[in-house]
Amino acid sequence: MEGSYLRVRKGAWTEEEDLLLKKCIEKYGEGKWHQVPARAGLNRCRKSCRLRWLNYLKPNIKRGHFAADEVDLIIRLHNLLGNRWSLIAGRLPGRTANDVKNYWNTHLLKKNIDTSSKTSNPKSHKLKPNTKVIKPRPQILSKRSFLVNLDEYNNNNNNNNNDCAETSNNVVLADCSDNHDGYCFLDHDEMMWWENMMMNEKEVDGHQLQCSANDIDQSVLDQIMNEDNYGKTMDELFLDEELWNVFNP
DNA sequence: AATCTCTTCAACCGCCTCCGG
DNA sequence: TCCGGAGGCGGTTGAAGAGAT
Repeated sequence: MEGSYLRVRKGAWTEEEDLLLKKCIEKYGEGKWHQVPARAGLNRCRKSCRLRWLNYLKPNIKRGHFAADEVDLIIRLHNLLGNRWSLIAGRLPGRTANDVKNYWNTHLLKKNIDTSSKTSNPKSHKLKPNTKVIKPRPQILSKRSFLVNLDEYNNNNNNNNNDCAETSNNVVLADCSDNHDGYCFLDHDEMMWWENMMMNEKEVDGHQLQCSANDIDQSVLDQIMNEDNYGKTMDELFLDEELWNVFNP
């Protein structure tokens, strides 16, 4: 166990410890957490220091009740991402992953269980207990794979496309010139994740309308397929501010 | 007023991934 | 290519406070 040989302090942090940690981060900056306990003069392990800073001491951390729009966003993103608390928190300014996780576990999880056995949900807190969660993986975006996802994949399900062929285990093989062996591998989950990402629910005259990937125009696709995005992971793209604004104008 | 039960959330634990040697 | 250390994450725990009896 890390730090056990040093008998580091555990449990609640004191004001004095907070002050030492704060001064240390202000002086040396974030990162290099293994050096923080020594630099700050704290008898705490690196992980404890990091957690205390990220969840409590960091400036601009928002405390108190979650606003209705924050709750809505948490629900939507949880439907999309599952328990990817850090990613969800990344879209909620001032909220930490721990906050979001705690809020979900204490408020929304219970509500989710309750509503799954009832027919009526409050519209503003609509939960989808049966939604299949598509988790983004640290896969690199390539122009070819993205275009196959959105356009060629669906076509391929309905006819014979020379560029693509579906295998028995739901993996799409696509002609992919930037891959060393000429093929890239795209599975249904990945495709669905991108489609969910591009799915916007709009309320018009009291009706919930869904805008699918097919409705998104070329200028939006061009923005996603910006060369700057090549080589980024799905998680990085999800947290990209410009891309986020594309999906949530 | 005392005790019990429930709720909240800060903090810990263990695992995974990444990166440098 | 392998290995070890550091960073990061999600699951879980338990202390403290609030509410019920």
